[in-house]
Amino acid sequence: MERPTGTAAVRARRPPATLRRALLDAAELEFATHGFDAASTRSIAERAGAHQPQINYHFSSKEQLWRDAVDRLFAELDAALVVGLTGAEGVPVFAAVVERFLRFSAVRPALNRIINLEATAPSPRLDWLVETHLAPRFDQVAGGWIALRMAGAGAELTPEEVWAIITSFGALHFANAPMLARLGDGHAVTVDQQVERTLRLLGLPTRTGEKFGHGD
Amino acid sequence: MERPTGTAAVRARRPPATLRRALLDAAELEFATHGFDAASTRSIAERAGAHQPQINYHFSSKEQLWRDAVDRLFAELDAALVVGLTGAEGVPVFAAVVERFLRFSAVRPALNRIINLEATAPSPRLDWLVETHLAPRFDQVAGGWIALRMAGAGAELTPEEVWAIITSFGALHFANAPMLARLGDGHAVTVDQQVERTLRLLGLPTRTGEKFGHGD
DNA sequence: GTCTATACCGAGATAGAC
DNA sequence: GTCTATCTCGGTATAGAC
Repeated sequence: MERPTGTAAVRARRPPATLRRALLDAAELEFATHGFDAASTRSIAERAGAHQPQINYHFSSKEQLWRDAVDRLFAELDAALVVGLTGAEGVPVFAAVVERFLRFSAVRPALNRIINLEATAPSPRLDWLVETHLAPRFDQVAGGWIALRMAGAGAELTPEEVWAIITSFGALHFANAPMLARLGDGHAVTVDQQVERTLRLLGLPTRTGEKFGHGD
Repeated sequence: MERPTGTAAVRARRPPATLRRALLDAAELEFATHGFDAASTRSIAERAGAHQPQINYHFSSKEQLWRDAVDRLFAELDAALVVGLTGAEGVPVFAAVVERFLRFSAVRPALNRIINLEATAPSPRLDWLVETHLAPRFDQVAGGWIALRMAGAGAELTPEEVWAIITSFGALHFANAPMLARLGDGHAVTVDQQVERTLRLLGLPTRTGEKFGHGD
């Protein structure tokens, strides 16, 4: 059989769940580089090897596609953060979570790009983003930091300052890579360096008694 | 004369230079909240009390309008930075420049918003922005910081880290105000607090022997 | 310089054959 | 489920009267 015959064989080229994933991949990239309004469903579909109306078939609307892409990003972030940390607490865990977040941000810059592209203008999307994803995570970080401070660790920073250092200073470095690359070679640092910088600003130990290391 | 008569009088309602300024004001706001592509010249003209084709008359294109708005923002930033600092040098001057930049960013959040909305995607606009405005200013900051460090002042930070702290940590706070407001009241800090935070991260004295204070 | 009218294009969503 | 064709809307830019 040189090639399968009939329409069923053609359809079988791509299992049903795969197009949905390919569309989410493409949407993540387009939304992260151009923002919601400037991204076009035509480009997204084309990038996924599909036609534009298929987006409205697999997702109800452009807005829904955006939300599904964001949901998937945060789900994968959570998966990356939680591995092997169940039950553990204290300074090394906090530092490990920060490090993992930065490593995830380096590999998937779309996360922080999408957040930042929505951050300047009030919109239903921003409301949803903060309520659904950002606020709960800030509460977790704040709680962890307060506990850590009560144990005498960390620099003299408020939870809001810690949040700003992790997200704006730490992770935004990867989101803004296109701009920083044009600013000069000095801005191109490794992920390890960026982790070290961020933990240093937080007053947390870097690589001392690292129990929750990464895979490199 | 209760009111002037004739079309000349109607035209005189608005001196020629004023519409240009109104269009730049509106453009600054729209570009800063929605980004270049998502902003519409119709909304900009409407906000300025004009009609859409007048933009193409006073500026050659949407792109030129954007560049003129950005140029004006940086010109006004420079004016705000330079007052009373001619010839002076050293730590207090560096700290004063940082403080003035943050105060300007609080009053004109459009500056950092526009920069950040362009930072994620390669584009001719990003190239122009970095070459024309960002790179020269980074060089100035880097030079000032190196001199400051050689004099034994400041925290142990590279020029790139200093740039990131000032722009991403310090100024982005005001650019991302819509998001932070939704994240909780704790993120709403005064400009003075934000100045203090940023200078503290840089290891610079805050308000000690302040020779180049602001008007408050 | 400013207006109305419009050309031209690309957007998201939908209809209906297959 | 996927395709083509198309609807409707909004975008920037331009033409030409005043």
